[in-house]
Amino acid sequence: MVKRENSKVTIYDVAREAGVSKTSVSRYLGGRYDELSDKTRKKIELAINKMEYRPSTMARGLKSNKSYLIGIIVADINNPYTTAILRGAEDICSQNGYNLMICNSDNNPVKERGYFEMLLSHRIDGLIIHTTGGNHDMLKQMQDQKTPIILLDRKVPDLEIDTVGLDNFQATSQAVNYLVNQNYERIAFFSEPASKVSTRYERRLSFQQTLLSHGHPSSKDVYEVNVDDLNDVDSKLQHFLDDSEGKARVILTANSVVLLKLILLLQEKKLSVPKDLAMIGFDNPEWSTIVYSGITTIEQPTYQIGVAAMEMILRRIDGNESPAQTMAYQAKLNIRQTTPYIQK
Amino acid sequence: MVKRENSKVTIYDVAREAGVSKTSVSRYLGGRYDELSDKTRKKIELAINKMEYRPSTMARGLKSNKSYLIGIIVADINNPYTTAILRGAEDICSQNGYNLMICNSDNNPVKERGYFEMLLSHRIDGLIIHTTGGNHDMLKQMQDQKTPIILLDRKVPDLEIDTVGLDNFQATSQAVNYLVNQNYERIAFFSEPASKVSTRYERRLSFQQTLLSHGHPSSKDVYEVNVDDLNDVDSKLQHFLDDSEGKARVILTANSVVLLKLILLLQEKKLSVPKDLAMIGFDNPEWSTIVYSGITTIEQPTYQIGVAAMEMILRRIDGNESPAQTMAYQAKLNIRQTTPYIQK
DNA sequence: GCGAATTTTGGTACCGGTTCCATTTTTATA
DNA sequence: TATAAAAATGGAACCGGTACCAAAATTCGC
Repeated sequence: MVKRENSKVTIYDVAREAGVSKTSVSRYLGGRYDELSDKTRKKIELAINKMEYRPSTMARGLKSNKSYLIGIIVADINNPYTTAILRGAEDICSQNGYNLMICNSDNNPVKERGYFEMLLSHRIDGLIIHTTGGNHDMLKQMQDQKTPIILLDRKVPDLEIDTVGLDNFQATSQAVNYLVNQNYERIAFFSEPASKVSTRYERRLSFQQTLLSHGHPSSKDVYEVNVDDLNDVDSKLQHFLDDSEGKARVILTANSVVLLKLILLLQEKKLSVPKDLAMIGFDNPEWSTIVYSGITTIEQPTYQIGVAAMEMILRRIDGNESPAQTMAYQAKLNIRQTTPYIQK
Repeated sequence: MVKRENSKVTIYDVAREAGVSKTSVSRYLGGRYDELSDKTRKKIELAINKMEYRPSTMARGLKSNKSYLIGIIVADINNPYTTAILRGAEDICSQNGYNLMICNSDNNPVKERGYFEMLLSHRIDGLIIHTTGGNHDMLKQMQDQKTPIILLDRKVPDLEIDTVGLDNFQATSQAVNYLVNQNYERIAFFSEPASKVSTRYERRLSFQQTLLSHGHPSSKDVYEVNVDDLNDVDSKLQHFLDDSEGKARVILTANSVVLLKLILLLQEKKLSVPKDLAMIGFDNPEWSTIVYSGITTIEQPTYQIGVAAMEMILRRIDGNESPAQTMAYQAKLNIRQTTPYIQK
């Protein structure tokens, strides 16, 4: 471990160069120009530019008890949903002088816990989290420390926390109503296991309720699949295919990851969409426009959700103490080629 | 701006609770147990657990001049290439007690510059950058401050910096050789504007050189398109289509973004792939397996590249001062359905 | 031109850790 | 048991900023 020479300029160096005290430099940095004579201000400005000085966020944060860091833990950075959210969040974040620490839990509560610890150590000013649902105690701990938290997409029980996400009931029932009107006789819902993920649970529940309200027979056609095990997905898919043989049928997927796996399997089985089976999916990945000449999707305003989450946490950091609120965005149904109208 | 009560536990609180000095607690935190009696160690351990104490990375870094932060500036977080790299980098990063600050420049030098400033302020211990090529001076400045830098994928001229990426010459010539052997008469290369991006330039150059070495007539079939302007892409595509009418032809795209746009246009034009036109593309997005029953791709070991970049920067942070080196990974050609053999 | 009010400036403590060094306590040796 | 060596411990300075308060310099009114 070689000792690395430290060539970084400090506030003291600048003060010396400008021939003033470091208090004055600090005033300059804080933009408190009314406490500075023009002459002093110019001298400092010159010194800073000459020395390419940049104040250390660490040192600054120590005294002021702020890190200017906002943490975001996402469940799956490979998911286009996630990256769209990140863009929205980041734009607002840097516009306001904060910086984003992005963490990817991979839907793994153990990894998530590690990031919690880490972000706590960094004394982040706020946390946005797309939670696995497995670290309830950590959320509580962070809340006890008065660090604002925003839940993204997935709710947690028992804690009063702001939530930003999709209106899953509206989104799902809109889609199901559409499918019923298109005269599908069998409508299946394929999702990853709901376990502790509220979104999946809400979508499934709404799926069943909407079908029941129509007196439709499919409210039992619900499948939970493990997307990391293609055999599992295959057997569930085959079950539905056998069970609905000869009927006008459609699969609704709870996210684009499930959609992708199902399409992969359908192609292996040489089944054609929408002839043998219709498809519709939550999320609107870029490829949904080019597969099967366009897949019908339920699109979330992802960028806007990221923006809203960040705006909300900034308000909290700024001292807003109103009761926890929930923002539910409306989905947009993109009707494309994979859900044609069925003649009775 | 409401004053937020600070309920965070400090080293002093722990020391008081344990009835020892904060020096001893610091020894405990640093794992220097041989300087501590068993009794003291136990008392501290107890106090830390009881109070849920977490040392502040900021405070720690101030004295030790380390932030335990590694910055990574990526050009496009929506690109699957990017997220795969991020996963590799992150895994190694957190295994080594460092944390990653992910920044998305959106291929915009102005945004990139802002992130440079920010990361410099945070006193990051190292930087991995997929650069737009527009902030040469900032790279220089960071280098002057002895902050290790690794270039990802894209090189910059005149600076001695470690580089990790694909062997673009091997990758491109492998693909071109394959296409020539498949008997394509016209082979077009579609890329975003090379400008300051070395990767694009190298792929184009290698494309032309390989064709010339075969005496193939297509070395002029090079198109630069602006992917944010679909009309531009359309006109270039149409030009190639008209120009190669009736010939066995194929398009090689320099990345998956270009590939996606072209497919979109081909579907609008009702052209079928590979019958009317064959396709092959750099990168291997998840959807490449399901479009046209599988698109032939040139796959990079993305995860491995992310791992290698992070490992290299950790070595640099650790004091390795050997001359700047370049790591070029081999690509893998995934032969699928969109590049059939052409009978002469 | 002088005292008071105002503006400008700098000294110093502090934030939460680490590190150096001196002091105290324990252990080993004679 | 006394003494030296080793182990354990704590006090204080320091890292690079900010903030409070007192001192110095300037401006103002008469």
